[in-house]
Amino acid sequence: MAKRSKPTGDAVEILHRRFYAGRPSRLKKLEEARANEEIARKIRALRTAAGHTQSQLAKLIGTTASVICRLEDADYEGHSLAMLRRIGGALNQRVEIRFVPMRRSA
Amino acid sequence: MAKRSKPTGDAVEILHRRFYAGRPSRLKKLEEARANEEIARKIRALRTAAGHTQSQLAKLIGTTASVICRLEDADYEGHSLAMLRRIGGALNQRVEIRFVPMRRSA
DNA sequence: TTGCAATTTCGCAACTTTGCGAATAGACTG
DNA sequence: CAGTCTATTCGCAAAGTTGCGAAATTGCAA
Repeated sequence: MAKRSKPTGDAVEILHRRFYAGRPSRLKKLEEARANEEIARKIRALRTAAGHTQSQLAKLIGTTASVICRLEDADYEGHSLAMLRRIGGALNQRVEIRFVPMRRSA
Repeated sequence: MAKRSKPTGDAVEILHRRFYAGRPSRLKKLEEARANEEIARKIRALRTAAGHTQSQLAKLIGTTASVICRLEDADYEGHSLAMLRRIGGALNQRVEIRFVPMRRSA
């Protein structure tokens, strides 16, 4: 999402401090939500870059458009490796998984 | 597994040619098997690097040792993003997902 | 060998993701 | 406006993953 000018940016920062700072469980949920949103975006980007509609991609991996739509929904929380691989396979992409260390403090 | 000396290496190559060359579905399964094996190894590496037993890690993520054992089994095919994230979370690692293009031909 | 902790295997219940059709909504064109 | 293509939402059944305890096995040290 785009960076905003100063006033709004500050408000966001203030809200962040108020609701998340020092609250690991909230932070964890936030991160998860971001990760899911990112996966949704990646799927859609891959599909549109390949020039397919949801129905076309669905057919390629042997399912229906509503399933693809669900996967591209930013609020969907049920992403699975199996599905990512099926999509990757149809679009000639390998799914790479990495564990990357997080800095501990904050 | 360890590299072997020439004769066996050639045999492996011959077998590869005989059973996989030009057979996409077999190749796909092979790749999947390798990917699963790799995830299993990564989980185990992460756990041992952190100095935990299977039971200890299990407790950290709220499950049992037999579940961890299953995940570290190279033949296990059911890896999920959800579980990888739980493990990563307990061991201070973020799970990164990337689609990386495959070369099409051979 | 014995003892003990760690790992592995098995079976099944509980939960989660997928399959899929039908209905709805949005965008664009003629 | 009607017609068409695309995307989205809903509900439920099918398939897949996780939970978990008990029993069997492995590995190591006394």
